[in-house]
Amino acid sequence: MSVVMKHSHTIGEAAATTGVSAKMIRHYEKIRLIMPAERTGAGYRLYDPADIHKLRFIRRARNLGFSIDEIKELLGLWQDETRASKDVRHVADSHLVALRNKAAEIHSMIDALEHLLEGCTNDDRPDCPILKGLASDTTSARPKNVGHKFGYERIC
Amino acid sequence: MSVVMKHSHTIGEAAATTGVSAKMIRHYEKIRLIMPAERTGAGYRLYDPADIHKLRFIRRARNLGFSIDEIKELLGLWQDETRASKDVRHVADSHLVALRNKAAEIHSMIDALEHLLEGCTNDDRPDCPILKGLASDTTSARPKNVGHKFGYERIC
DNA sequence: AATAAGGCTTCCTATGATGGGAAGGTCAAG
DNA sequence: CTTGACCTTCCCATCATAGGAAGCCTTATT
Repeated sequence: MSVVMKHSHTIGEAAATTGVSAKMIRHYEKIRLIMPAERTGAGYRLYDPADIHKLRFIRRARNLGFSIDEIKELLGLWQDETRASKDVRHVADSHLVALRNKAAEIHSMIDALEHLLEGCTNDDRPDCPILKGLASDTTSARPKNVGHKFGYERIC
Repeated sequence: MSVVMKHSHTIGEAAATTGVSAKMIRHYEKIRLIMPAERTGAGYRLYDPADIHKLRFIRRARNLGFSIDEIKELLGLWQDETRASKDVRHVADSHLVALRNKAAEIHSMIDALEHLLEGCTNDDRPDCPILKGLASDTTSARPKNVGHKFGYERIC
């Protein structure tokens, strides 16, 4: 292994540096998320730095829960040579909205966890502020915690 | 503490207010991601505000690409009655790290898209200069990660 | 009382994303 | 030339999600 020949990587190297498994890279090619890779004479796939970048982008997007179709569209922003700027802007804008929503949800989860760590970890608190903060319901009623196996009724 | 519930919802209402389909709610119960819901005398499932909150949390987490197992652990932070604070903190901390990484990746993608909108869209020119400009990465030094570790992750 | 709407269960199917493994070809180093 | 690491294709398994059908029961409205 070690240093790569000039500008192209084997599928294994690409997998190692992008975090996308070789299996998935082939899969992405088959479902046409990415274009068929170049091949060596023997049929080995070759990936240049642009491919590597795209794979990293894909991995990040998958990691954030974007579907393949969404990623296809995101990649299309860069790849589609026939798309006019206005279209690009429109599509990108809607994806930016989606991304910002995800960011908001993440921060909401982070807040919830931090809140848990601040306010709920000291043993004798039967009452969880997160419930009140995040659920928009009008009640703080709690279910009876009798019966069931693991006391799952308590959220906090 | 005020007990006595009866701000309970049917599965359909729970689905409507949480964005998790009734089908999935039953599924989550079956795979024990959530504990069996209370039932009316007739067998209808009932969901109180704490349940609703959990379902929203689940939907958010799924939406962000967390696996069921991860969500199980996250929910466990609130559900575990025996929580020894140290364990809770440890687990929560590691999840906070994961969440902050996701947040960073999201902001990286947002940056990439905004960069695309700034730099690539002001005419009908169909090719993207930056896509070409990246003909050298992976090994060569990228512009210092101004900001944070994901700052360089641009396709375009 | 009748009806519509919705809930209950079980079962069957499908699709998408991922990964495991088999059977075999390629390549470089010993 | 052999070996071991890597590649190829192809098939199969799993998990999360979704849809649907059948058959029965409950609740709300008319």
